[in-house]
Amino acid sequence: MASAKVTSLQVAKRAGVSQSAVSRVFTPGASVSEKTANKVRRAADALGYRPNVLARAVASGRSRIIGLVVAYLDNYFYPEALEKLSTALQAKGYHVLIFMASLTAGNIDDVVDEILDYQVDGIVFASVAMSSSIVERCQGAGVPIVLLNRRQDMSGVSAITSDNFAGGRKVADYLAGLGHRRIGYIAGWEGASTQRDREAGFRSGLKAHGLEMAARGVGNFDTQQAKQAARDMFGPSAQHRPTALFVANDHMAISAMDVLRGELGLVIPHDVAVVGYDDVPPASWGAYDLTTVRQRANLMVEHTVETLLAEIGQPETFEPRQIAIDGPLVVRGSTEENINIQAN
Amino acid sequence: MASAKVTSLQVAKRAGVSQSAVSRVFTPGASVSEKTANKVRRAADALGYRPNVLARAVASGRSRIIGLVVAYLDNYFYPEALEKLSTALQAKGYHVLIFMASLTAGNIDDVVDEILDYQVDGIVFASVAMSSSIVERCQGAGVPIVLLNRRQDMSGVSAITSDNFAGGRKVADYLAGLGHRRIGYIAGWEGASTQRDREAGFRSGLKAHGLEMAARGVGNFDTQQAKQAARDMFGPSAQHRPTALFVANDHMAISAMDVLRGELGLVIPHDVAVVGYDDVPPASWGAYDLTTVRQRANLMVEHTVETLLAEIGQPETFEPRQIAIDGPLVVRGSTEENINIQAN
DNA sequence: TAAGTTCTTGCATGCGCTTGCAATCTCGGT
DNA sequence: ACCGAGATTGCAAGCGCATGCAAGAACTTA
Repeated sequence: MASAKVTSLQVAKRAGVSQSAVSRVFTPGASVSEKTANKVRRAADALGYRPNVLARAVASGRSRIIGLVVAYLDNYFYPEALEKLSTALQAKGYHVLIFMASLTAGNIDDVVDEILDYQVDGIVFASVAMSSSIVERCQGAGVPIVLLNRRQDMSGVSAITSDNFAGGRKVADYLAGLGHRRIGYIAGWEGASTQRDREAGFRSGLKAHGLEMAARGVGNFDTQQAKQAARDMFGPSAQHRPTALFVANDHMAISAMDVLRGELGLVIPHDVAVVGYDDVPPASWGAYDLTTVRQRANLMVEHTVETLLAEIGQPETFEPRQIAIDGPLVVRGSTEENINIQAN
Repeated sequence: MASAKVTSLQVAKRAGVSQSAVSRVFTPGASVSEKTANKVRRAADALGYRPNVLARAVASGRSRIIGLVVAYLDNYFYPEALEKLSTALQAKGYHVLIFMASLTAGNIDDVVDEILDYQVDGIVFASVAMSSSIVERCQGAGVPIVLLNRRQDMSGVSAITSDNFAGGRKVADYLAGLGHRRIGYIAGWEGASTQRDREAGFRSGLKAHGLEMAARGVGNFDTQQAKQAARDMFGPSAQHRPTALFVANDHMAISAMDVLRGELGLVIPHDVAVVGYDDVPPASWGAYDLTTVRQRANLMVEHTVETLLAEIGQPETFEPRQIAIDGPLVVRGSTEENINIQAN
């Protein structure tokens, strides 16, 4: 069996070849004969040798590490995305170094510096407010970046999102189609493109049906604020309550439902229909059974990985991509009765 | 501003000192005079120099990377733990390299090899089935490991868990105290120490009240199986339904509640009281309002970090720690009416 | 079989940084 | 003004691996 720290030199000695031969055996695409490759592999197995990824990285300039910056994990879309991202990259021989941007009270810029210190081959920003200085810094260092679930009107930056505009529109179409005329909206944080696009699509859809937003609250993607917005919109002092409510993401929608039912005694969907966005797992749980627009995490992650690796592979010819992935409206019991008959 | 790849040598030249001086300036605790430190820092700032962590790692043998192996992220306890872990380590100058063990159809052993390739300074295994070969490998490589939320009867391995035995006991005490005599249990996966300890504590608590488990189902920490277990235990063909149900974790408890209310028309807590374990965020959501035993993720993570860093710092004198952190029973509406009056 | 190709292989150097060692400095005490 | 201890600094040798280059081996082709 192996013990600590076997180097390529030791393997080389045992196999009776040069150290570079060993290196080549472990470098895909390098020129080695079957014969020496076998000798080397045998020796390597016997000694329990494995190449030191870090040494390889400093020598070659490629670390096979991808930095992931994520602001928070409490929207369950992100753990899911993280899991898929990590798995997908693992399959390609890359690994994910995590950086939380949340509690770094300071700016994200510091986090980016830390990432760059690790000589990462690329960075995925999941739902992070970018600044042009960040982009510059990364481009200066020659490190490709991809935004996940965030769009940025910025030159040369790839961004993978769901098609939030189309999604918002679908919600409007759907609710209007059900006959609702007074439809309210609880917005997310204005700084997020997801919020802006969803609302824009929603408004556009309403307009197409000759409607306008009947009420608007702001939740900033925060459950407490979403609850307050729901109280304001549907509480005793509210006039002309909407008959339907679209909330900018599922987590806020769920909070709103708790208020509507638990505090205000409204019956969903009889008194008010509720639609969310994301299709996080709890949306399908029996007690919420929330109609929502699905974000196809799988697809989004696949495109993210593919885009990033494409740029890593061909930095010169790479053209930044802005991909918006369409997701279906998933109709459940929060908007129509007797929809979800089978146990799920 | 800076451009690509500034090395310590360039900084040295500009500052008029040797390269090693530059290195020392960026090495805490090294011997440098204020004067040269200033010169160097000035030059470094001017050039936008930052030490290359990877080169530093191969030269020094310490990477400041911690590997995290996690089996799945769909129990929301883990994203929370991950977030806190990453933040805590970031504060100590370490960073987290993630490895998903789930879809690696093969054994975890392969994942461990991959981790060790990165010369990590330590590994956290979150809820992963360990094998002695893994432990040997890591110890052979001199890499400290800590188990998070998993206990292993194994020599020399530190493990941080919540006090699952005490937690299970609390549930029994509490339900018995409410007057329940017929109490059912839906178990998690037997391979997990969390499941075994919770059940053992629960049984011990029941016994102390002269009770026995009235029914037992197996959910294996899977929501579908938990639902089926609930159907079997409370469905039409069940006899002598329990009046209270303890479920090995919150996610299964929530699924069970969906079955009890949605499919079987039972009223919680009137017809049956339900208790979970973990206190994941959804447990406190209005529609579930689940009584549960809190896992103090903060504390668990703090101890994990401290233990790991202690072993990294003092490998020789380090004594493995097995820490079980007590968590409170959080009483909510799934076991008592009118408990949760205030809006939360 | 000799010349011409294409493969293999070892050598040597370098990636950017750390660190033991010895030379040099700094300063207090006298 | 002089000596010695401790602080500072540069030198040089790595850390483990990748890779350009030129020499040698193996294989074609006529």
